[in-house]
Amino acid sequence: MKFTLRQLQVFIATAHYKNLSRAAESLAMSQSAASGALQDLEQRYSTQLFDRVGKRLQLNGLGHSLRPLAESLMSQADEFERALQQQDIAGKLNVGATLTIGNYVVIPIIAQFMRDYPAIDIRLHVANTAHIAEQVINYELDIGLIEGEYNHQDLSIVPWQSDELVVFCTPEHPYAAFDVLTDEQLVAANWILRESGSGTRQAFDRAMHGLLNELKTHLELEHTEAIKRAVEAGLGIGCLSKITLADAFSRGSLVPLEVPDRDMERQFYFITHKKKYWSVGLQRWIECCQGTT
Amino acid sequence: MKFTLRQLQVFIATAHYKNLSRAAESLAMSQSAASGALQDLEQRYSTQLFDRVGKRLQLNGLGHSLRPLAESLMSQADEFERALQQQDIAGKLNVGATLTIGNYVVIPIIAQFMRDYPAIDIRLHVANTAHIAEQVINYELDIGLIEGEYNHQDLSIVPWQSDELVVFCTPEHPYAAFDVLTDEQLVAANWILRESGSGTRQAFDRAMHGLLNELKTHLELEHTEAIKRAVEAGLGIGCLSKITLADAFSRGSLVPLEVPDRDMERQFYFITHKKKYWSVGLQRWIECCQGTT
DNA sequence: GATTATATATCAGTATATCCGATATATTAT
DNA sequence: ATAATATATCGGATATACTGATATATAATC
Repeated sequence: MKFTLRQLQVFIATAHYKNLSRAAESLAMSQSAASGALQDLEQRYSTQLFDRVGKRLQLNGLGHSLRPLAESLMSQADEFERALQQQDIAGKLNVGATLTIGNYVVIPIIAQFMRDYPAIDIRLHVANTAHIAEQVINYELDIGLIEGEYNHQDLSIVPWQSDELVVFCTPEHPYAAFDVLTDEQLVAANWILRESGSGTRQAFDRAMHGLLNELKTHLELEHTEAIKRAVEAGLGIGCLSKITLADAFSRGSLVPLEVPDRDMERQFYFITHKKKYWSVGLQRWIECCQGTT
Repeated sequence: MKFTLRQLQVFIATAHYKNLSRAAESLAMSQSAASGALQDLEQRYSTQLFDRVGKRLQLNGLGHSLRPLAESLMSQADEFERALQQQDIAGKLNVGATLTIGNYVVIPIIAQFMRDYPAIDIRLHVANTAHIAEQVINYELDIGLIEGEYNHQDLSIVPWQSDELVVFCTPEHPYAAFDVLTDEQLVAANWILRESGSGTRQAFDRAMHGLLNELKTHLELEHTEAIKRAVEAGLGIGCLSKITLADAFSRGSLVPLEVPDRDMERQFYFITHKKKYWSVGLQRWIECCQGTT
């Protein structure tokens, strides 16, 4: 074994920051030490892991292929150290979730998880699907919980739970009197929707396939709560995940509308980096998610 | 990170040999260096990994729980190093197999595997099921291919392919004239069988459930070839895996006997250590096994 | 119970590795 | 051109890892 864990840390940090000085800082060591460690690693195996273009350190092909292994190795080393310190299951867990999942689905799961594993420091990052996927690919998040489809060669995508969109309006709205809505009525309505690019909107667009160009998008908002408020104010009809509407329906401030012609099903997914080591904490999180479903 | 890969190596080797001097020797270092490394690891985390009973180093509870992690870590470190050396898929693979599997099933798979991955140094160890399981648990084998059932908390057991036992005799034997054999005829026969404890015998005993005490075991032999020779010599009838008999049947020196009342099916299994890191080589081997099936 | 063989622990000395601070050098931005 | 920002390199201090010799403890043998 001609390399050290320290060299691995420097390699990982440098790959992450693409900046040796900041990598060194993050490891609480001098820039010169980091430079030395990296060169030592390369020289020992007479190879290169980074392309030095100007003053930038950019992972080259070999470096790129080694990164997943290195990350996995370090995760396990962390876990080994924690086990040595007899802290059992602990560590940090960075979870990413989209707005809808983060605000409605994940909160009770986090509550459960924190009760079961108080030693694990869990952190929730809410962002859109693309941003979460990017962070998972770059090892900045341990796991992402997303709504839309998103494919990438480095991602492992696992279906999690199914969800349903619901069209809704106020009890006073004329549509509230109908048992079901026809396509013509959908076209005639004033829609209040999530913005393009959001998972919810993506699913809505798919469900309304064929009608899309005729629909009147009266208002686009970036938050589900704002959409509910706007619909309650009588500005039009909306379409959101049923999980975000449960409260409003039971209070009676909003009512669901049946749209039998349209498939409103969609899927939530787990995404993880394919080559990431599944720490015990991560395993427990996934179990917890699946248990609460 | 307060530990080094070298310390991990010493820890693993010592756990393996239960003898510091031999561990040191296997790592090409002095006994004093090994002793120091181990103590350093323990002192850094103010804990113990071994019980020093007399001059024996015996893994204690914590050490025992840490071993799988350490082994996995080192396997990955090896793989990382190989990747650094750009040797792609390489390394050693220690495969264990029982006599029947080792002599008949595995040979063509090894041939295929060696063609596909010439860089991997594969080694086959033939032994009985219990011995193979033991070696897998102790990290001495990467994978075991066994016939019988064998359960252990540290083992992951995956069904692989099914096999069938066949009762057989010479064409001249009076039974060869019958279409099927009844239980009475089975009891009346002179049996030539593998020894008790072998996977083949275990499966035979299960198939003959209820008749076992009445059967006449004329001869017990430890090798399938010897059993075929004995049956060919007219000493009685035998029962072996059909895969070991294909040649003899096609040559006509032996003939199969139908025993419709008895379930002669059995299963071959993979066993691996549950917490072992699946190296790329090991993954390829399993793919190869499943592909050739 | 004494003796021998076998193991582990410890110590001193040495070689090696790691790190920091300072400095040289190269690149990008202004 | 100049300033700001990064990486590479060098010397020296410090820490670490190793060997060989030795002390100590245990198991085996007579």
